[in-house]
Amino acid sequence: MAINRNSFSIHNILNRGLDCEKHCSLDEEYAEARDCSSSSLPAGNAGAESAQRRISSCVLVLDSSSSDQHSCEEESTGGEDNSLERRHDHNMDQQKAQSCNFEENHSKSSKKRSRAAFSHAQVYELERRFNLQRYLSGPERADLAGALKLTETQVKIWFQNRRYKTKRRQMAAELATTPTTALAKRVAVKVLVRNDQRQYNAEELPSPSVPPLYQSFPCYPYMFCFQPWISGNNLSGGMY
DNA sequence: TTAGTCAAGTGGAGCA
DNA sequence: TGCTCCACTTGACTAA
Repeated sequence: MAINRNSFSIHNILNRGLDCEKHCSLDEEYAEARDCSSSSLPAGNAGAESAQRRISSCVLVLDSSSSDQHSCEEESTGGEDNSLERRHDHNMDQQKAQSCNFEENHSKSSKKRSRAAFSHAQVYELERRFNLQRYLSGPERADLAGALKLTETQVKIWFQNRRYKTKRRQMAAELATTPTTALAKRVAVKVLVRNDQRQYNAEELPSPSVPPLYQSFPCYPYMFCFQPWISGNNLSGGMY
């Protein structure tokens, strides 16, 4: 199967007369990333990985006269099914729908919440920018939003979500590399019985302070069901 | 059907 | 008071 290597143009996708400088360079970078999909984004960056996956698997064929025209082509590795194409169709439809009237769409009280799927080029540029700087100033955000035909809010939320995603993955990675023994806490416990002799009278023992429910089960909310303070079963003895 | 992803929603905190 | 941040959660969507 012949592989269409037409260079991709965000200018064409967005179909707007935008700042040519930015977009020309973006075109080149995007095409470059598409061709050598392994080096432009950092490893371990899942969002970048997914963006890269999309970039590497999809070649957009657009021309300014008919922005609807597009197709996805197989990479040399092959095996691309129609799902990406379908997704891209969806993306393009949403792109058209949301172009420049995001606020308007939002103000309408639609019951179904819409989730805009950003285009490959938009994600690529957002990722590229994120790799340069994790926080954007107001003017920088406005610039980027304008260049990508997104709203400032969308760019802001994207960076917010991206930072949180990075943090989550970082924490998960640390957790995976940390031995479980290192996670165990040492807790000081009063010795109640030593050599078969009680160390405290019943009166000396302070009544156990009962922490708030939420704090009692920060990790296992389903344990609320047990209600040991009511049932008086073995579980209650074990709890306090 | 289910698990994973992702844009957007929510709510509290900090700051000018 | 309004803005932005973080730390989630929600709901739409997709792939396995």
